[in-house]
Amino acid sequence: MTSFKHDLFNQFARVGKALSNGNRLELLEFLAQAERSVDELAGVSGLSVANTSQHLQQLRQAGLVISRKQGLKVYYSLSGDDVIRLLDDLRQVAERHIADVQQLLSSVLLRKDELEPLPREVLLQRAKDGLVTVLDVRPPEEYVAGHVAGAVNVPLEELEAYLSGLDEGQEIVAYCRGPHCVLAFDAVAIAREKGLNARRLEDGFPEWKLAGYPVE
Amino acid sequence: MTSFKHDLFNQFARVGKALSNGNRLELLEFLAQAERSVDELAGVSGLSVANTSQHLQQLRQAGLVISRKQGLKVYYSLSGDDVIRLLDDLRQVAERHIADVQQLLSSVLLRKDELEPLPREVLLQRAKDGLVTVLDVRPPEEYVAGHVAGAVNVPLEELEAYLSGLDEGQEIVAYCRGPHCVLAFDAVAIAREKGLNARRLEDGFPEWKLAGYPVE
DNA sequence: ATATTATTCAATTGATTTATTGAATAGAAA
DNA sequence: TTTCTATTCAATAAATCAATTGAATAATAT
Repeated sequence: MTSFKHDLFNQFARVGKALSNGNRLELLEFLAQAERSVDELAGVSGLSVANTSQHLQQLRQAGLVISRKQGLKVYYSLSGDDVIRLLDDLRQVAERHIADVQQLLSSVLLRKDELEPLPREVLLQRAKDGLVTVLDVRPPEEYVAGHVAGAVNVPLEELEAYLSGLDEGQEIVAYCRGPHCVLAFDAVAIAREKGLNARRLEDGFPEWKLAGYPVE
Repeated sequence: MTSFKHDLFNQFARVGKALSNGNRLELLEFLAQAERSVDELAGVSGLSVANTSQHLQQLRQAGLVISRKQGLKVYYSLSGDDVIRLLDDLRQVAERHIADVQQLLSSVLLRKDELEPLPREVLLQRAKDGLVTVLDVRPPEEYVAGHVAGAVNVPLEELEAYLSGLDEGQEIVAYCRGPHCVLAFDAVAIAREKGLNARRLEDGFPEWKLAGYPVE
């Protein structure tokens, strides 16, 4: 009938199509942390450069990422914060309504961290009062591109050494790329083995930033 | 490397895949208005029953819809309000970052309604003061399943007759299924031709309900 | 029981997607 | 210029998807 409606839904479907592949979603998660070049993205995702480039172009055509050329390299980044929100809602829907996802999460993550994660607002308050050490356990490049205000960058390799220098009573909150990023789970596990009071932030840096909370 | 991350992203991609087809997005928009049976959905979407059924099953596997059987019929509905939010974000991203979408919208819709649409909060206030007549121009089945509190159901066919009974000074606000639903645009155009003070609500019933505003 | 109705299943066709490979481009350095 | 590097383009094979058709199922009515 009305071809306008038809055309419009097909346009919206382009965005859905861009989100229909796990590798592309992983690329988007990396881009939610920081702007990156094609070969960096190929490196962290484990895809070939040509393949990465093609996926990025699909993401660009769907309006999810933008690119700029600087010297030899082409740098990609998310086209806006609305993309972070979209990805977050996608995760939430999958998490709440797909049984396989619930099973996957509970078998891998909940086992590691039986404690409730810490809500953002609570962390904000406690950080204000100086009661808590906030650990960013992502790679340094991502930390440099932006992090929770006051957080210390301690990748997992350096965590044991770092923890040795802390008081026993010190409260620790760890975060990384997103709500299901395993690095933060692992960090909490390591800290608890040392007898420290450690918890995990409910989600990662992109969500923190999206909520308008203080960043550096 | 970590197959957990890989598996998880592939699960999330199932949701994206479900959103990667225009017909499925249209079905979701209908379901955001009201629960419907397979043949109703086939009727409004123009797809064959078998095809509709298959698309619905893909949506169900992706966790976007649920179904219940009553007598002969199987009724489908959205699996939660988070799906409305997801669809809204998808629309927003497409609208903001894809040039083709902007062109499509401005060539078809903005031409029809040069006035700014009315924000939800403003309508809520004016409706409280009894200053405005709110028109729901969707089909009666959708109106019956839920509508903005105080709205009158006037499908386009009955609009002219309805408007004749109104005072000239009466302010009118029309809405339908969503921010790009043409019914509301058409209703505003017809009312203005009659010399009435008519505007369009910024989006449709699902978004109104999602925002927690009063419904009936 | 038999017939009717709504929905789903199964099989088919043509179109689209993914990952791989090797070649082509475009900018920077030698 | 020539050489090198980062990225993109083009061509391919295997896998997946969309729509159609006709048959199968399950709940109701006759």
